[in-house]
Amino acid sequence: MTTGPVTEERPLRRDAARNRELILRTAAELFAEQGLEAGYDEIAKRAGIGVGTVYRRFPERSELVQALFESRIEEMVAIAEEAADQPDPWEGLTMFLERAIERQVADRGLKEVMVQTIAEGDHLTVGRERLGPIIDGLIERAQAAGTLRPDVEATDIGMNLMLMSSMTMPEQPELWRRYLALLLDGLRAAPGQKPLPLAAPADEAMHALMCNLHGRRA
Amino acid sequence: MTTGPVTEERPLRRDAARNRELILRTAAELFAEQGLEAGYDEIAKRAGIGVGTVYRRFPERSELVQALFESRIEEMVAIAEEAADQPDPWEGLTMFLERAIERQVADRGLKEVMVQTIAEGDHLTVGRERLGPIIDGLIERAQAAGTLRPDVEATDIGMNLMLMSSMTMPEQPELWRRYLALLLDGLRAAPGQKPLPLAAPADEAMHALMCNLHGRRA
Amino acid sequence: MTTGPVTEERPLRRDAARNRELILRTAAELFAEQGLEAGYDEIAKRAGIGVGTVYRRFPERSELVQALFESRIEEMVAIAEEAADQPDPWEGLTMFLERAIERQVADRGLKEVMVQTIAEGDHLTVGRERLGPIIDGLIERAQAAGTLRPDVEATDIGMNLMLMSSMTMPEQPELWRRYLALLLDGLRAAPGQKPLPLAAPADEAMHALMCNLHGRRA
Amino acid sequence: MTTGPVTEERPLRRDAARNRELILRTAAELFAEQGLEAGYDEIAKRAGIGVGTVYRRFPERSELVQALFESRIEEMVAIAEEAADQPDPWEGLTMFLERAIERQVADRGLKEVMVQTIAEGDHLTVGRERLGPIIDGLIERAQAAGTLRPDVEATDIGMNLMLMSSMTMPEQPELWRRYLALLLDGLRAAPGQKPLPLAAPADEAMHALMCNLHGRRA
DNA sequence: CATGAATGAGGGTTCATTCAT
DNA sequence: TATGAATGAACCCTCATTCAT
Repeated sequence: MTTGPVTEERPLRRDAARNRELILRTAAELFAEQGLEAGYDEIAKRAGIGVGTVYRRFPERSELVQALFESRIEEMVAIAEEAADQPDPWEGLTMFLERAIERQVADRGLKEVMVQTIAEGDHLTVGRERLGPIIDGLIERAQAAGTLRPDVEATDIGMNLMLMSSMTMPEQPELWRRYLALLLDGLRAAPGQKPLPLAAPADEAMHALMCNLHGRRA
Repeated sequence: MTTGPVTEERPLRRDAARNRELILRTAAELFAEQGLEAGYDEIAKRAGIGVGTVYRRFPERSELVQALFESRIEEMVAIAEEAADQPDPWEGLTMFLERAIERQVADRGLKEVMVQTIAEGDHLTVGRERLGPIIDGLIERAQAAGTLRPDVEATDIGMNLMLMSSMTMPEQPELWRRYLALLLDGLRAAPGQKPLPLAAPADEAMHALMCNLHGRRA
Repeated sequence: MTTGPVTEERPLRRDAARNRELILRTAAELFAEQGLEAGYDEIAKRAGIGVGTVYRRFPERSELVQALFESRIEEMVAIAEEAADQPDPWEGLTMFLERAIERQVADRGLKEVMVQTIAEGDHLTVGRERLGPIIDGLIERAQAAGTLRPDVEATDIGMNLMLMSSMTMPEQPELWRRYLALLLDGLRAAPGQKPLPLAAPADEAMHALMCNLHGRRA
Repeated sequence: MTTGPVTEERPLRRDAARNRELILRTAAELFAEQGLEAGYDEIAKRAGIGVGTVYRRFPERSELVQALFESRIEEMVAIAEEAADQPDPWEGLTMFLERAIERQVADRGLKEVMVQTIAEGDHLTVGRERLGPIIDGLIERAQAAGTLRPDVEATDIGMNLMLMSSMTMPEQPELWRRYLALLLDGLRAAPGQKPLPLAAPADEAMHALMCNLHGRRA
């Protein structure tokens, strides 16, 4: 698996490409442990290369993040697509949440990347543009089948996905499954259910929340 | 009102005590705005005293946090007690969650303080010891009435309380109400419900999670 | 000799003041050898203190430069005043140039400081405002006496002062005296002299030249 | 015109030679604008070749400088020769200074190249050996005619040439003419003139001075 | 031989914590 | 005891030079 489509002119030299991959792998590892704020110096040290190399390849941190994101988002998209292929709509929604949370729980970096993806309006729309419609499909199908509450929207799923991904800890790494079960029971359509209060947040409105969620400053 | 029982031998000198209160008030204010990571330097500056004084009084940040907690937990306890006085058990549980979330949403510091409180196993039992039993009571009453799922425990409520408190943003500050509604529907006992998977986390197990939740480093 | 008037509110604490002086002395020494671009790290190392201390005291390099300048400019002003007190006008002008060059030759930092002083329009006008009039006086007196060419202006003196200050080298540290003699013969009024071509540069026009002179980039 | 005699064994391969010329042309251009400190990286980029190539061809910056000098010194020599052909000795000296300064003022690189040329005692004798005698001739002729001070030597002319070449700025690019006029009046023999103090610097002694002049570090 | 990627020392700056006054 | 100055590790980033391709 090469890491995302290279949109540049000509392919990198062999050694540069090797280092690029090395940096990505190392950063992914580090980000998984420490989040996206890991320093370039540490990435370089762990990769066994010079800092300059990291800066040369990814002058802006966001480029590194995006490069990682591009390879990871594909996985998420694939998961969503597989979920959409499930014969049973509820099963599909459930499977998507489970698998997506599994990934995010295993990788703190990924979780933050997804947050940014949703958050930053500019160039990371890929996530929204590709993932969004699939999730919409999952929702509509389940609502049409009468198993999902009719007033749930894609952003509701996104927000709860993020939340659930935070429900983990070394001692009980799977704890989130307990709360996902609770959430799913809440999401399931039931007779006599009152509609949810307030409107679902707009895509755009999730930025601040996601930032808040991880205590970002500026 | 002095802020909590001083466990030291002899009482502080008058001016020291004054400074202690001043620091607490200032830190509370700052933490409400910026979270618990606000620098001692800024606390000191805003309080109009030297940094050294803050360090002398609270050599460990956790002590400051704890001291703040001690004054704030009272409010939470009061809320819980009022909730326990509600004639309807479900109403009581609902009210507790609503009011508690309202407080935490309004005060980023408080939310993180609660997180730490639950998190740090050692000396912050105050919260658990006083709040825990009341929440237990709320739960038991609602379970006895058959409105709350039978396998929900106090820590589940705590964890979800924390989560919900994160569901806010400047644009839709009350958004959490939408997700609280979802959660409550999930918490409500229903015929044919499957029991929740996995065990509820132990009090002690919540530390790492809460740390994770806000992306703390060390 | 305290280092210039402290324009701040209250005096520095004793230890801070000691360090301030230490930094100034060290920086002066270093600047004398290496010019104004010596790094804060090196100043700190040589002074035997932490870098942070240097940054605390002089967050902007220009403040450090100015602080050094303030104590040195006094010396230059004093030199000019003493020169102005000489009974013989030509003697006065000569003495000023000699002494000023002596100082600048001995201290590469001072030379660059003078350059900046002349160059930067903003807060280092002290030099121009205090030194300029005295030099004007020296010139006018010598022109009135008929010994100095009538079309020489203060900026001409400044520019040549700078030039002469560059005429030094370890092997013949006093070489500048040879070229000052040449310059003085050129400056002396003589019968049948043609007026100097072009206008003397304006104070403001000297900036770029001074920058050029020491190869500054931006 | 190949650029100077290649002291190596066998001639460069055709493409290597082409690159060599390309580098020289590019460096000359860049040095004219920015001085001799322009980075190899920028030379390479502007020339459209790799940095490595520049380093291979000119492992030492001084070699590049020397190579450039070799092509430029011819022009200076030509100027000097033309000056020596002037019927009037004083006119000749004047013309040499004017033309030489004009060149150096127009090309920051050339000025610094000349500085280094004079400065580096070892292998850049070309300049001295060819230019030196011509200047000696200019001087002797003018001294014989009684128009030039008898104690001026070639190095004095060189030093002042350098100085004058620094007297320029975007706003008044020709300002040096004002100071050259001053210098010439100083150089002119006059009755009752005192001899210049100190000895003229030896060729070898000019190194440090020239370095100083442009604030070089190592 | 040409390339440009890799290197890593070096300079700049901040800030949590300690310590002299 | 209160102060805020001092500390220095840690991070950021650049760029002159080397070296693998």
